[in-house]
Formats: sequence, C-alpha cells, structure tokens
Amino acid sequence: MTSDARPAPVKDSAPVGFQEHDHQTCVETALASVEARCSTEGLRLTPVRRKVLEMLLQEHRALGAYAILDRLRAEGFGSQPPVAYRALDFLVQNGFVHKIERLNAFVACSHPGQSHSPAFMICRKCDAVAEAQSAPAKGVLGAAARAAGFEIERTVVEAEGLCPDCTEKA
Amino acid sequence: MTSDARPAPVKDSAPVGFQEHDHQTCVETALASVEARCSTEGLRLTPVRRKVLEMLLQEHRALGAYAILDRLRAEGFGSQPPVAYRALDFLVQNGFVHKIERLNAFVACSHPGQSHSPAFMICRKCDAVAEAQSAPAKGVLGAAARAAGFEIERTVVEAEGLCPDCTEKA
DNA sequence: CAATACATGATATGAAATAACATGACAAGT
DNA sequence: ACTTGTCATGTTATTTCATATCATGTATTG
Ligand SMILES: [Zn+2]
Ligand SMILES: [Zn+2]
Ligand SMILES: [Zn+2]
Ligand SMILES: [Zn+2]
Repeated sequence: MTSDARPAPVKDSAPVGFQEHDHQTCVETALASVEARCSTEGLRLTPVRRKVLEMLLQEHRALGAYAILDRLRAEGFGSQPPVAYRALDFLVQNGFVHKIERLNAFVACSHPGQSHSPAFMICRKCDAVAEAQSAPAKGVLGAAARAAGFEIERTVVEAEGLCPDCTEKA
Repeated sequence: MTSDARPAPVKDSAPVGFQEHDHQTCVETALASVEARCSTEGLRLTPVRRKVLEMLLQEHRALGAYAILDRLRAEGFGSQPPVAYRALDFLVQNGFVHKIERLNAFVACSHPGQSHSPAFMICRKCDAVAEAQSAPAKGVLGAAARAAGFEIERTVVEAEGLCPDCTEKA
C-alpha cells in the first residue's frame, strides 16, 4: 500500500448535480475512482458497500437509509437497518458518500478522491442535491472561531432553495 | 401593529456561548427582546412557548425535543411530542430559536431581534453550542450557486470541533 | 490449521418527528 | 347572547431514523 496516496487537492469546483450530463459515464468514473482509492488504501469495498454506492451514484440525489434498505432487500441483501447503516458508515467515513443533515439522507460524493469540505445545494421542491466546495473556515466563521478559541474539525454547509428547473417552472 | 418593525441589521457578531458572562442578565435581556418583538408583531408568546424559550435560554446549549418535553411535563404542561414540537416550530419560525441539524436539537438564539443567518460552533466533547454570524452566500458557495442557477433561500452552517475548555483539558 | 480481525445477519429497542382528531380559549360578526 | 372562525393545546397512534447487542460467517496471517 502506497501510504502517500492522500487525496489530491481540489481542482474543479463545478457544482455537479443540476446540469445535464452524461450520467452513465459520470457513474462509471466515480465508481472507478472509488475502487482505485480503496485498493491503494486497502479498504474493502464489499458487495453491500458497493451496491449502496452504486445506488447513490445512479440516483444522483439524496436517499434515506430506509430507501436504501428497501433496494438492498430487493437485491437479496440483508434487510435490517444495520445493514444499510453499516455500509453508509463505511462510505461516509471514507468520504465516498456524504450525509445531508438537513434531510437525514445520504448522497454520493461528486468529487471522490479529492480532499474537500463539501457544501450542498438542496432544492426544497424536487429534493435535487448538488455538491459544491466550501471554505467556511476561511471566512467570517473562521474568524469567529479563532476569536473564540474554537478548533474547527469539520463543517456542515447546506443551502436550501430552488434549483434551476424548479425556479423556471415557478 | 407597526409593520415596519423588521429586525435591525446585525451589529455585533460576538460568538456568545463559550465565554463566561452574566448569564442571568443574558437570559433576561434575550427574553425581553423576544417579548418586545412579539408585542410589536402581534405574535402570541403563550405559556408553553415562553416556558420552552426560557428553558433554552437558561441552558444555553442545545436540547433535544424530548428533553424539552420532559421538562414541560415536570412543569405540568402537556407531555406528548406535539406539545414540544409545536412550541419549537413557533419559536424557530420567528427566529427566537434555531435548530441544530447536526444534533437534531434546539438552541435559543443569541441575537434575537436581529436579522441574521446564523452559524454554529458545536463542541463534540461537551456539546456546548455558540452562535456566530455567517455569510455563506457571499463566499465560494454563493458563486457556485449563481453559476448553477440555484436560488439560496436559507443556509445551514454548523462547525464541529473542540471548544476552548475542552481543547485546554486535552 | 489456529487465531484474529473484520464483515454480515437478525432481534430488539431507542429516539426523533408527524398525522389525525378532539377540545378549549377567544375574538369578531350577527 | 350566540354563532362562527381562528388559533392553540391536548391526546392517541404511527412513521421514520438510528443504534445496541449478540450470533454467525469469511477473510487474512502467523
Ligand atoms: Zn451524473
Ligand atoms: Zn464530496
Ligand atoms: Zn448566557
Ligand atoms: Zn440567532
């Protein structure tokens, strides 16, 4: 294992998710990227974990743990909550999937293999979710944290609003 | 009702929460400020609502709905979940209380009467919560949103880490 | 082939949130 | 005074999200 296989710094910050795109390629690329990181880092992308990741990549939007569980059941995997939550834990721990706190739901990472602190745009109408980059620690919040002596380890940034499609329709 | 009684713009952005302070005064001031806004805006700060607000101001940290409910029960109010959730809805709607999505819990606003988009610092060790200001729509995220055609209506910004006290102890 | 670590399966329970319906308080409008 | 409408509260039941725990299986690895 090449232990220096740290995620590369962010290069593009395009908020994949609302635009039209070649989704099949998008899924395959992401999956390949995750497989690559797993093999270089000795992580075990087991069948359940892989299936959950594939589902989330396919959907390209946030799914609740029980929605995932339903699909797992349909595919013959275990059907009890821990099955889904354990797979999700693994995927979240390793940055392949993010949890959307606002929705208590999960979405596949759009920039796997890159070290990033994600920010999300969540459409309140159609539930579409796009991932962008954030740098909250560099702005007002970072200053407040330093002033208060608070050590930021992780940030949740979620914007709620209307996606382009839903804005148009209204 | 003086309908021009919009919240004043933010003046101070001190992240109240971690520092020592005269807490009794802090509670009284906040409560007075909320009462003022309720009377000018014709909002009804009923006993349950007021009690919940007082509890959250007293505690000065995030409480779950069921913790609140326990306290309500102890004070002789209704003891079923909707009692707490309804009071919380009212308080959140009107900006007197904020929900911490990360914790599924609620905290009294530190800057009531000011229009603000709050950001929170949450200590993962002691659960202390401090409220600061954020301007997420002005930074990287705002740019991404504009680029994507996404209309931000509201943002959740929550930083997780170690508060000064817990950093010291470690 | 142990011994170990890790992953999965299944049962049970806990915690957060809401749906639906009934009752009560109060302020118009008649 | 009485009806009507609105808003708040109370209660029951249910749904949704999440975890603790124990048993079983399946890889490595010494
Ligand atoms: Zn895609
Ligand atoms: Zn990501
Ligand atoms: Zn205080
Ligand atoms: Zn606030």
